[in-house]
Amino acid sequence: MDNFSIARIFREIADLLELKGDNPFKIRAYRSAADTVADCPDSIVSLAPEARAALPGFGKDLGKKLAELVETGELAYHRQLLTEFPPSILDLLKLQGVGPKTVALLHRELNIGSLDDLESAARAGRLHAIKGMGPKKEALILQAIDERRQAKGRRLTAEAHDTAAVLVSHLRDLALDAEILPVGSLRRGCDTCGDLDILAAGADASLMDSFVRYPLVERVLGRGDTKSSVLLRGGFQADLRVVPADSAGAAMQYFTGSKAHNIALRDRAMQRGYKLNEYGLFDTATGVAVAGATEPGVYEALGLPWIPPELRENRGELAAADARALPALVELADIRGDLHMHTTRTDGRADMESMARAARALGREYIAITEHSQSLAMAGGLDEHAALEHAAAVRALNGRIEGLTVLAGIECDILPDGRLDLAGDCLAQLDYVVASVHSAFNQDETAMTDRLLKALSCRWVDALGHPTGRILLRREGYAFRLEPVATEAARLGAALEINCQIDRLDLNDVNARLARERGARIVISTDAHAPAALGWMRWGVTVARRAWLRPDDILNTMPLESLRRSLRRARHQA
DNA sequence: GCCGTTTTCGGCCCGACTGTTTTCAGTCG
Repeated sequence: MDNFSIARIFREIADLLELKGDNPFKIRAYRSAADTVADCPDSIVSLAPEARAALPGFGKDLGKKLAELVETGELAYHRQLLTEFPPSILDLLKLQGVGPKTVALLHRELNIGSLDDLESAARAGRLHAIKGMGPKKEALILQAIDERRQAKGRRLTAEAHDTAAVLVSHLRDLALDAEILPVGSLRRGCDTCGDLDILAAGADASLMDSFVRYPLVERVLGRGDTKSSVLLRGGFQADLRVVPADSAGAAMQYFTGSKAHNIALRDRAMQRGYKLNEYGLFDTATGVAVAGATEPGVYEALGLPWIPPELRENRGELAAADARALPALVELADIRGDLHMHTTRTDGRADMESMARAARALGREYIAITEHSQSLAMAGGLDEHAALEHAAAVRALNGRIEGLTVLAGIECDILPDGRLDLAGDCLAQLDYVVASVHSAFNQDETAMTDRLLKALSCRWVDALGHPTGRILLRREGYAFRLEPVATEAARLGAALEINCQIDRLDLNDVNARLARERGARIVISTDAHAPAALGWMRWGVTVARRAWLRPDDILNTMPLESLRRSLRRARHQA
């Protein structure tokens, strides 16, 4: 049973308990358990029982339930709750403006148990017969069903970033003295965003009018003096919060989240006799503001250094900050090279020289051109002969672009049995080899783990490309155990990639952190197929920061000569 | 249901907006 399925069951229990109106803190315990499982980089099933029992947020009861799930693949408590409601009722909770109380009411009064039930009842005008429901609510529910049906939801962060940038710049033009910035999951650098949170500190209330009249607004979900929500064209929700200028720091902290980080921080405030909200940090006894104008000021008043937004997930950052042990995170400016990209020789859209010049313009000191290998026929992958020709062509480019060294590389397929797609004596003649899985994704966990371990055992492999194979919002990664793969990569001196393609970001934050903890080096690579995509390096760096990585953890922060020595050394060790 | 340098019991984050209310419950973040 995979972590995702275990987490889903805990989430469903939380939803069902909410419908029953159960204790909110019990519900929170199940939600937090689900998050812990989903974020756990190791397969829960493979953990020793003691390690499972030590997971944060798992006490006696949840520990027993987790053990039952691991041992039997089922949970009696979950099954029993599902007898009280039809499973399809959980879909109703995802509707905008519909929460557990409403769903429970609809089920009790009208026996509504699915989206279809709800829609026909609303269309027949049966909803506003219930006490507490009026015609407006009925209309809103119909609208929410309609929007839900159009499958709208999370966006890639890189896309959300672009949407936010235009909106923020529009608002800044209208409120020149205000501090306006995106907060929420976008500021934390999560890989996808459910909505856009924008903060305006010190802005006039009239900014709200401009916000709800923004040309790309499709529907206004709510409008107040300090908070408004709109649905942008295309179905993406944006929220604007306005606070006084002297609350700017507290509001930035509050609205950046994450929720778990904020709850933990607030707990710390409470223990010290303070109350923390979006307007400031206040002495509980006197009500006097202690901090709030700046974000570092809020953390400082709580006895902490400022914590970078990427770390605010309640994954140990508060303890590390308290111990003055936060890592000095890698920055985009630390990146010297880009070791994974394609050109028109295979499936890229620009030639070698265009890619090289674009990389140089971004400040890169070295790049590797890593074309596909033969088994990726669709992309025009190279066989041994073509790979050597490619290497010669790449090296001929050196000296033509001031300040840039071009390495001859290959992205070599890992065949289903773990062998590499090109012969060893060919790979040996290239400067850099990234090995990737592009086929047979459906192998079971053991087979895929063995496959990756076998690929690593080839002494010419310098890195594993997009190690989990996930595509954001489209497919989960293939099943395999990262822990032994990372441990073996560390032993052999091979790197694991953070692939910067905006719908991959693979490894993700949790996995990259685990890989580093197991001693593996990380390489951040764009896998660019066009010059513009070389700029996606920033998204990979964001993932690395969320993984707590420092410049020394990253292969391509090294100067070229150190990199060469490091690769060579890695090969001699193998 | 979890958790403990106040605690093995009694806490557990907090405020804004909407609709149907005549003082507030539900939802959201």
